[in-house]
Amino acid sequence: MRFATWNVNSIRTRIDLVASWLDTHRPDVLCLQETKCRDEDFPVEAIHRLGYETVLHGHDHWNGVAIVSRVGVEDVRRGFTGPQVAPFDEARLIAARCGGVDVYSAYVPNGRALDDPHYLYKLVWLERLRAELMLRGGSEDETLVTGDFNVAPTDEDIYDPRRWRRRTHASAPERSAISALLELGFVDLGAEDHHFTWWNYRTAAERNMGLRLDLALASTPLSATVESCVVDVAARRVERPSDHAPVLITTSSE
DNA sequence: ATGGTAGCGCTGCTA
Repeated sequence: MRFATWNVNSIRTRIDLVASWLDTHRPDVLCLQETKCRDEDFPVEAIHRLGYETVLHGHDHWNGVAIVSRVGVEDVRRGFTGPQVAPFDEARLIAARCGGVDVYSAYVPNGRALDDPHYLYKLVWLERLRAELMLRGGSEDETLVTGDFNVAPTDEDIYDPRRWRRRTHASAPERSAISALLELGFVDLGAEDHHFTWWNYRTAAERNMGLRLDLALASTPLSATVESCVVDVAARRVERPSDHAPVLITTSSE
């Protein structure tokens, strides 16, 4: 099977790009983040025409996540289990069973700055994700947790670590939160290659000033079947690209 | 230390 994750930075702006990318690569499942639209405004037709189903979790024009699948979508969960209390009711998490694999599409809060309340929100959000995965017992199942984690797990995941020392995405507590997810029994599939997945629009992306923020965490049983995990940088060599590149995961299972 | 771009929806917020 093939899975993908992509922060598209507005699905309405990027729908033609996403549809042609789906048509070219034909993954079984594509997880989307930052769709930035209400569910009724999501351009599902172009995706359905290609033989995919969509399950959406959007709210206004912020955040927004989705799962696109051609191997079925069952047991759909939107947000965290339990009461939807602000700000944890933001549209940042959707999960579903696709072709026998439990798939999560996550958009972790940015954090903004180390002294911003949003940074604490980010840490607590990651802890809630850990609780969600732990209570679900997903690590013993075939589970894939993908998305934009807004954390560069190591200094090797940053073009210039010194520059990011006092910023979010690279702080020790954020990295600990990612480690805590892995300790549940997940493997960070991009951890060996450290290929970047995000480039700031405001700086020279052509000089590869990027970060690895989009992760694919595979449960131990699923990770045993993984053949490759690659970043498709070609998807950014278009007019008006997303600031993120899609990540493609291939497993040996049918 | 700062500024640079993009998207949304309407003027500033978020990233």
